[in-house]
Amino acid sequence: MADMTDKAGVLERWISQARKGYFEMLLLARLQAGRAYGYQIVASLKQVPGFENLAEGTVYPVLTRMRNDGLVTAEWVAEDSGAPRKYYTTTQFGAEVLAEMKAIWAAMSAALDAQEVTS
Amino acid sequence: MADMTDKAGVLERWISQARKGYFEMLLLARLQAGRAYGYQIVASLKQVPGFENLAEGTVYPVLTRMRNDGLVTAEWVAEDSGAPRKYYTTTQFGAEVLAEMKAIWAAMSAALDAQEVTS
DNA sequence: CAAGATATATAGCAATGCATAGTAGTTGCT
DNA sequence: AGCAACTACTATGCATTGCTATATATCTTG
Repeated sequence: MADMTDKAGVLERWISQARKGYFEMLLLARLQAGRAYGYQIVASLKQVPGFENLAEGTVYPVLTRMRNDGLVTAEWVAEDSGAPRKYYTTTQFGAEVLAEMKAIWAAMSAALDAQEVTS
Repeated sequence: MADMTDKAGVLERWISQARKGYFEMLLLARLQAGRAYGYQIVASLKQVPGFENLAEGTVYPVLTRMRNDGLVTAEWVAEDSGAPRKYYTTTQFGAEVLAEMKAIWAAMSAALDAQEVTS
């Protein structure tokens, strides 16, 4: 429960909300930069500020949903050494959706700045 | 139910998620630009792209929560004409929190762009 | 006075996502 | 053989949001 001046508490709750939506876009952007497998994605995105504690249980359901939506495809790849890995790749459709997401995100940022001036 | 290539459907669901968190920040930014009352805020934010259908039932609960968190204060003001209005103003604490929200938002945007390069 | 615009507020609902935690299998090292 | 690290995935529960609908009251206008 957030105290009246518990900045960390207020921000923490806000971040957990702000992450929604953003995370899917971030994940899509990560795959757009090059195919990757689940475990690698988790390790990679853990380095993004605010995602230090990213769990696999968060990533896999999103990957499944994105595959159902046709944003990405998955493909098993047998490696020279180690267990086979499931690589995810963005589809053409996924690339288009990502572009629109980014445009909307940019519009949101612009609307935010616009408030400052509009007295 | 989103079809495999139903771009509008996919984006719509994404936007409804991306709005979370963003809306609170937008509202705080609006009040930071100058005090306002609920009905006015609704009319004002309806002009922001993506919020054309913003409802009062969405705004008032958020204002109440923000007041409970100490981000804003509310004050009844008797008008020369018309019913009295309840004006909301950001507190010092609210201004600090808004600044941090914006910083986090900017960091998120930066992390998004960073993905493109990191192959 | 009646109708409509203005203004604030709450209750209930549907949808969603995230985190925790656990399952299961493989590979490599000692 | 045994253990740690790697890899993929699922289930459940919690918390939250935003919308719809509703209630209430005042003011303005015809």
